Amino acid sequence: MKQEKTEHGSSAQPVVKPAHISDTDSHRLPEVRASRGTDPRQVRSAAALRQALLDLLTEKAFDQITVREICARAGVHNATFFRHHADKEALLNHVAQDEIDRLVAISFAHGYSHKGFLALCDYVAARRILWRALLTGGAGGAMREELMQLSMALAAEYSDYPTWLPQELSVICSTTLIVETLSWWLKQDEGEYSSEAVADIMHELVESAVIAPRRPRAGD
Amino acid sequence: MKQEKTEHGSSAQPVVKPAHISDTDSHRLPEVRASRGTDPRQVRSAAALRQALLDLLTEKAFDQITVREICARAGVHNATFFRHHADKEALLNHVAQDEIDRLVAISFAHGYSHKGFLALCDYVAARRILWRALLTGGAGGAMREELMQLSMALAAEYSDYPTWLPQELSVICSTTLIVETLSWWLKQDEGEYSSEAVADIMHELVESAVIAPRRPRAGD
Amino acid sequence: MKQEKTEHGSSAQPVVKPAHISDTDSHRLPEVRASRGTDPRQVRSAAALRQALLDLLTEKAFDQITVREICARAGVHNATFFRHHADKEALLNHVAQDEIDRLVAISFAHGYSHKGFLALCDYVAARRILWRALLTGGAGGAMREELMQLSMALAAEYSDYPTWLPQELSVICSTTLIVETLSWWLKQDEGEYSSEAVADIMHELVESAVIAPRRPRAGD
Amino acid sequence: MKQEKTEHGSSAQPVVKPAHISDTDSHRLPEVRASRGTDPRQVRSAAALRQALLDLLTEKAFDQITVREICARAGVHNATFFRHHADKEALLNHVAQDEIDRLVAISFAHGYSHKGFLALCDYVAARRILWRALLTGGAGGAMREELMQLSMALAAEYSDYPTWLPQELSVICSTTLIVETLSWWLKQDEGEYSSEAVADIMHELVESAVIAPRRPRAGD
DNA sequence: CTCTAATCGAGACGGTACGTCGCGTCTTACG
DNA sequence: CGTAAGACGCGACGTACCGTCTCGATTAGAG
Repeated sequence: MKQEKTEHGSSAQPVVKPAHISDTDSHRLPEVRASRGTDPRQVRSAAALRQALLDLLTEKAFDQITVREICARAGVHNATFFRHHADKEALLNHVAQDEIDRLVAISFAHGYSHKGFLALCDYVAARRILWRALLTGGAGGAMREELMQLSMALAAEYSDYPTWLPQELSVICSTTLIVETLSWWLKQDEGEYSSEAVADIMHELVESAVIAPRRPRAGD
Repeated sequence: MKQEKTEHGSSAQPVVKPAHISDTDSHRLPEVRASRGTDPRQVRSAAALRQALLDLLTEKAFDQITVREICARAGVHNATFFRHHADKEALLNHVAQDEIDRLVAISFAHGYSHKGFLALCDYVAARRILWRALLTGGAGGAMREELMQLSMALAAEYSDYPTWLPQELSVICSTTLIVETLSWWLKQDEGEYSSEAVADIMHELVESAVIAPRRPRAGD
Repeated sequence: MKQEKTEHGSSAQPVVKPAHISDTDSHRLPEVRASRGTDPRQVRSAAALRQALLDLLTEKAFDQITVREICARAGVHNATFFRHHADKEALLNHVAQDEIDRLVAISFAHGYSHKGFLALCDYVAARRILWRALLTGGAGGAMREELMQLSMALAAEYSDYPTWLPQELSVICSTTLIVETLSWWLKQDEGEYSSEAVADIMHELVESAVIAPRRPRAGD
Repeated sequence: MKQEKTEHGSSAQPVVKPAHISDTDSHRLPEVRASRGTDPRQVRSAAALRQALLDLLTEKAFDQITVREICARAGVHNATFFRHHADKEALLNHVAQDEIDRLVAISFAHGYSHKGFLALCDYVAARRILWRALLTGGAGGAMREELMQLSMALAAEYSDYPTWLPQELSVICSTTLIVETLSWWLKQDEGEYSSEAVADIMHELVESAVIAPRRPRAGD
């Protein structure tokens, strides 16, 4: 079973991959596989690959992109790619993981507060191009999956915030709202909406949708 | 450029495909492609393929599924698949399109009212297995894309409902909330939540998040 | 093993084909398979097919020709073809067999005499178009094979004519020379060479090459 | 128009093919296609394929042979075949071309002399198995075509030898006689006829059939 | 002049081979 | 060691033709 290794399937383990590699083999992923090497060539290759992927993501869907295409763009040989990453997906993860981690960290550092959302928006705004590639480019689906999983994990520890929704659904909804809002924002022209405005929107959305106590209603 | 033809890329034209029919050998899709034929064989093949896909979707991600796998499962020859559908994606569309259309129709038939959501939930509940396959199975990403696109299109005509959000974002958020809630629901054990309960949730979510006028708040 | 059923392989049984057909089946080759039917429809179809093949043979090689192509040209349905002939090859045989038989008959009716060659050339000239299609068109290889086989068979009975060559080789050479000369002739503009001239050539060729007693030579 | 690409059709361009090389994945023929690579793997694959074809040619007709069959026999992957050769035909050409070239060279090095024919026969005898496969195996038709074409080309330069036949026909006849004699010879048990004997036969055949001045005859 | 049976048109289908494409591995040689 | 270069195994793809198989709709030609 080879094929496409999609990103949103149930099989979407975030990163690692089983490794199934006899380390008797010399030219193989050198430890943590993720650019721990300090060899300048390694660094250059890794950077080139990352950038190439981001470039391409602005042009086409993630899975329309070929490993060899990335390599060509990066000016790097095919085989070299696989010395750095097990997969197209792995590269995407490497590109995205840190960003996501930091993003999530920032978001949760302040709880579901306006300050938190503002920090988040500022952070994303500062890396607008990268995030635009990641979210609105071809990797959108994968990124959402990824963010969702992390959010679920984090939320498991945070599980005591108030919500009128079933716990799990509340996480889904808030994450989804945040991500969609971000995606929407990044599709707008820059400057159209300020970080503050978007943070406001996010805050309001999450607050009113997920957290706010159910308003009594007469029906509709 | 062949490759994966993923489902969530920018290239995800909903359905049609040019059809480029040429010769006489039945070797190309028979006009409208969608079961216009009354030939019993054709009907049987088409049904078998549809069902096979749904079966497989409960087991693995959409793009881990092979055309040949579908055929094997359907007891239909490889070539026959392509006489019916141009693609794996095309088959998915055929399977999903009617459902989606009806779903959207129902949803919009009542506007964003509780009655509408209830109809929607009832409809999905009645076809729980199918929809579970579509939404929580491997085709989830594609389905969301599809639904989003249709919603956007429909919303363009409906553009006068009240929302405190930018128009476009409001559509995104409401669609997203509905779809995510549905997905979540279908992952629960059957009977865990009633259609009414879920309709309530949806209604409340959309109402409070998207439509409700911004409540004055003291801040946080 | 399906594929191409070439004509010059060891598997090139002249005509018949094993039949392997349960005659419980109604729509199947109606007896001798060869147009014994007097039904005008049948006759029309058969004629159309024959002609279509000949047409096409003037344009392309025999095995570049598709059954469905023949049918299209003949204005006859695909299935109908197979009601008449088991194969593309079978059709070719039907088209060619009578001709070949008659040709060989004529040729051998007079032995290797000038009169025999003249009769042969006259006969071919009278059916120039047909024979051009058969020999210089795409079926050339097959026809040569066919002729060779028949010649060998006939020669087995005739085995007492004088030749300085090994018996078998003499048949090969004479047949080959005749056929090649015919082919060459049919490629020339009509009227360029008369039947008599070509008969002369043939006679001379066969006579001097195959039959004539070895001349004493001084060497070369 | 795909299909069979037979070997004796009018479309039998000797070798080249446009080459339409484009991308970097070695997925297209490496320039001159003919074993220019020194990579041991490439060499091994190429050799294996050649040999596999020759093996199979002793067993069945050329166009009954499948590319995948050749690959299986050669222990080489399907795709690899096409990295080396565009076609089954291309492989055959590669196998045959050198041989033919050398053969023709030898033959013409001495003109139509006895010495020339002897050299030719010796050469073929030394490679009896290969030539048997090529001439009497399934590729016979193609080989004859090929040889005929080359002979015609060469003869165009040599056009001043004496013959009582029309120039073109003389080339056809002599080539045909030589090839048929060779084929016949290779079908005999080895040692049945010596190279000298066969060279004699050839010489005599060509001499008396094509070159010798027309003997005055009384008629028959 | 029907009525019955053969023939045909239409076209879906199973089947086999094709030639292409992208992935990930591996070998060789270089710096 | 890390790379470039690129052949290779692998396996899915989508196409092309083949010959078979319903189905009707005609259309003979025999009663």
